[in-house]
Amino acid sequence: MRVNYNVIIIDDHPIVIEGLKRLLAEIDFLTIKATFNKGNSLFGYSELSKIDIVFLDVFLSDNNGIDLCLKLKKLYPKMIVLGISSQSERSIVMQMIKNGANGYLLKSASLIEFKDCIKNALEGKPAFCNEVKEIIRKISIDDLQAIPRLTLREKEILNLLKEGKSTQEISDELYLSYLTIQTHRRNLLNKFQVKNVVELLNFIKENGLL
Amino acid sequence: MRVNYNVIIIDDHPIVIEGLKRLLAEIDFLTIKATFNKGNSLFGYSELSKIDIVFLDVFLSDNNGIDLCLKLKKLYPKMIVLGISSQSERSIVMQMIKNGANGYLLKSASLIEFKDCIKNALEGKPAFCNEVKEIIRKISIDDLQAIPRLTLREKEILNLLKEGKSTQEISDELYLSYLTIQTHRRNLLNKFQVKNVVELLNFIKENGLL
DNA sequence: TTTTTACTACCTGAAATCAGGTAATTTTAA
DNA sequence: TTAAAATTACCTGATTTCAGGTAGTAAAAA
Repeated sequence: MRVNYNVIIIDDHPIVIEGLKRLLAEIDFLTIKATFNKGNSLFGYSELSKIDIVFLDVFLSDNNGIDLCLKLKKLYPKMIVLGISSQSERSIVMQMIKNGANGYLLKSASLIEFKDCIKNALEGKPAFCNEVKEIIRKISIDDLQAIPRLTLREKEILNLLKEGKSTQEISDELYLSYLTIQTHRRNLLNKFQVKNVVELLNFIKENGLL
Repeated sequence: MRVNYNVIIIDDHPIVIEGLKRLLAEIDFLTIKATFNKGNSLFGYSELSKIDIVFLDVFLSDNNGIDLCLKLKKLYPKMIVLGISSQSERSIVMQMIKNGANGYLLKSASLIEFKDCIKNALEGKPAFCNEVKEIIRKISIDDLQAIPRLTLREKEILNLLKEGKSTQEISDELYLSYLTIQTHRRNLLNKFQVKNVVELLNFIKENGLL
């Protein structure tokens, strides 16, 4: 086993970061190099290449943990990424696994589970808390199939649709043609195979996209 | 100021309890007497009468923090109860205040906000993090123009609209005329002065109706 | 008992969304 | 340097929603 592991934590709840710090302080060959409240601030971090383990909250205000996981794994395939969230949406867990996450922990997991998972992760084993293990067991192969990904513009438009904005309002706000927004709306509905905006927003929410 | 304050924490996320412990450890006249993962386990706790401050998660698996707050305040009116949650549902904040909570903190609040709130609470002042303060401000504005209430049928239809159902689907499901559902939809939009279903659902959600 | 409200239902017309197609330009990835 | 993906934009037409009105019946409140 290595002498020392460098850790970073990304979570938009400062109090959760504190909790993890306290927990990780008990393990003496771990060093917390940095913590982040926002996903995007990660890419301004120069020491990223030296990091061995990432605790990554899946629901972030600015960026979603699922995309972030994929990016990190592409940049540094050996990096251990552990997903964290308070809810246990099936598809989110599966997407994280698909994107290369080494483990997934729920905030409702006991401290013992947390410690076990961290131990497993360090040994290169998959690290899932009990409730997540149960979720994985129930999943069929189909679930790994294609949840479409959102483009930047689509995310932008979705955020406005979420507020109840109309096509006209969105086109005014983004300085784009009314017809362009229509196209984006249609693409979104097509992409997710839904018939209207409410269904679209429900799907987005359930799958933690955006 | 008193020499020592006894604290308990109730939260179903062990990692959050750890975080609070770490935070409170910095304040030397606070003693954490106990922590609980479930709301109900509180009533088997014999030292409850000696507790000065309670950190109370509002979303608990077995019992909701809103009712718990009321019970605690009835038993021990001088007890300082601080609500904690990760989401900021307007109506929940309002209900907590109504039930006597001395403050409300979001898990997304910064550590500085946490510390300030704890300090305020100890001095007997109200203790709200910034985001919650904003919510409270909006509530007092909205309270001026009374929030319309929903009829049974409207609630039924809203639940279907929430699922993304169309007028046709709703009329099929409720065995009512297409035109009747149209009328209900129109009444709902009129009632809440919104322009489309997404805005309607947002309003309903923000105000904890339904 | 009268009045109000809730619920049902229809008509009309305007506005917005949804659905299909095409297509040029820019950006990104292989 | 291609190829693919993303972004922008237009056209047409069907469908749905939104907005105004009216109106009968049943239930609840004054």
